[in-house]
Amino acid sequence: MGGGKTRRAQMKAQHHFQADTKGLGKRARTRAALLDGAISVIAEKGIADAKITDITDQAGLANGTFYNHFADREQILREVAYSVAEEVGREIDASISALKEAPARVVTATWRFISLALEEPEWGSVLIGAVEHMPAIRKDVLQYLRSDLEKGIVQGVFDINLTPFLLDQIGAMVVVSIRTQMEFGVDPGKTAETCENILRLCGQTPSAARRAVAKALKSA
Amino acid sequence: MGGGKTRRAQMKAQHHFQADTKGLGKRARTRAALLDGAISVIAEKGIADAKITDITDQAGLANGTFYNHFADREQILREVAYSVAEEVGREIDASISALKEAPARVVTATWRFISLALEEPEWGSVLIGAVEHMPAIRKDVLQYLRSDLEKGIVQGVFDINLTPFLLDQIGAMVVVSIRTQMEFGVDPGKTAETCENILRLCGQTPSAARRAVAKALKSA
DNA sequence: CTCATAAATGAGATTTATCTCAAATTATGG
DNA sequence: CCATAATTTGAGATAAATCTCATTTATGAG
Repeated sequence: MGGGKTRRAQMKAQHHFQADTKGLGKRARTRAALLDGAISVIAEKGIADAKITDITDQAGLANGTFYNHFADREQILREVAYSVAEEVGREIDASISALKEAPARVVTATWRFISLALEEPEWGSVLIGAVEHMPAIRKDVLQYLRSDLEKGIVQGVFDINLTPFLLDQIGAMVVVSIRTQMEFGVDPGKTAETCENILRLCGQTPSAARRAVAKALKSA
Repeated sequence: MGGGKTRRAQMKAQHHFQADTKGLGKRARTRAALLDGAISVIAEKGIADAKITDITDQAGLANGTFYNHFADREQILREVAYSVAEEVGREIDASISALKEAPARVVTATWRFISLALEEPEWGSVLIGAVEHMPAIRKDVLQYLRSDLEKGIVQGVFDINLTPFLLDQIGAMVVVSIRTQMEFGVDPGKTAETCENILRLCGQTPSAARRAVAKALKSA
């Protein structure tokens, strides 16, 4: 677990935006510092309690500087959330692109999503906050699931009524899983149980679900 | 829609506390008015946005009066939440006390819970707010489920690992169901789907889950 | 009816944010 | 190295909201 991959990920989380501004002008660098500050404040206090002064303090800037770069509190929170969601989406896509069977794709994607959120608490808080407070982002984040569930229907392994409602119910289970592990400690057993539960929701038997999760983990 | 049952329920919701203060003194009546005001403000704006001035306005009292009865904002929100949770618990107990089979009990209890929350939006908002912001109350509300899930294990119809984690995941699905229906309109199909999904989580096949829900509804 | 007690009142002290803006600072191109 | 533009700064205006408290009003026992 403690390989180079993890360390690289952590560094990215701590300077997610600043890392991409090596050659750019001052404006871009200050902006990136604010975005990074926002991530780390959200990680510490949650989206609802992230104050603008907290963000500028964290970035080592004056309060007024914030308003040179963002119209208001909402805007920076949205930008942070979208950016993290996109990054996570890319990482998940990469880790399932080779998989053909729907259950394996769903399990691997879910596992990766939960792991990313937990390995980098800064991302976890942002994702949870975004999914709870920003319906538009929730829809985006759940989009990755939709196509795989459809695949499962076509492959004849999922017996579901594929609606936004079902996606929301699955999303809520994933959020509970992340939040619980953030509060009480990381527990891969809970991540596995979450994956099994999703497959159960999709109509698979307990034993089929268990087998699918075990198999997906072995090939990862 | 305008049947006797609905109207009676609405009246109770609008004067949940004041109804029990016919003979009591002024102090008790003012207190009850504040609690009722709190319920209706929560219904309108959510627990997080329920301001003390909103509550006293709603109750037709002065701002300062609030502090003759409650130490702070937290206290009144807790009392309202506990009271509504207890009332709902009693109603659910009554509606499943005659049922012996675990799936029927789980489905009926869940159905009743969602229906109560939707028929009386004031209760729904309080319950959702409480379950989200008050872990202690969430535990209480989910307690009704625990014993029925245990029953299902004993009866050999549920294949689960009965932990607080599983209860939270089920609870999250119920919350999504209530919230979705509060936002987009009541839809019994969604309530039924929620019940089926809970049974699927418990290890039942899609068809068994569907049959159990249909059967529980017929006998209700 | 009278008086002592209980309760209600609402103005304002306090706190905590967001957001504005004139002045100071820093960067840039000629 | 200067002039100008871009950026940063932080004090304070503005805007809620909570909570306090001296005062007013209502209640009810004798």
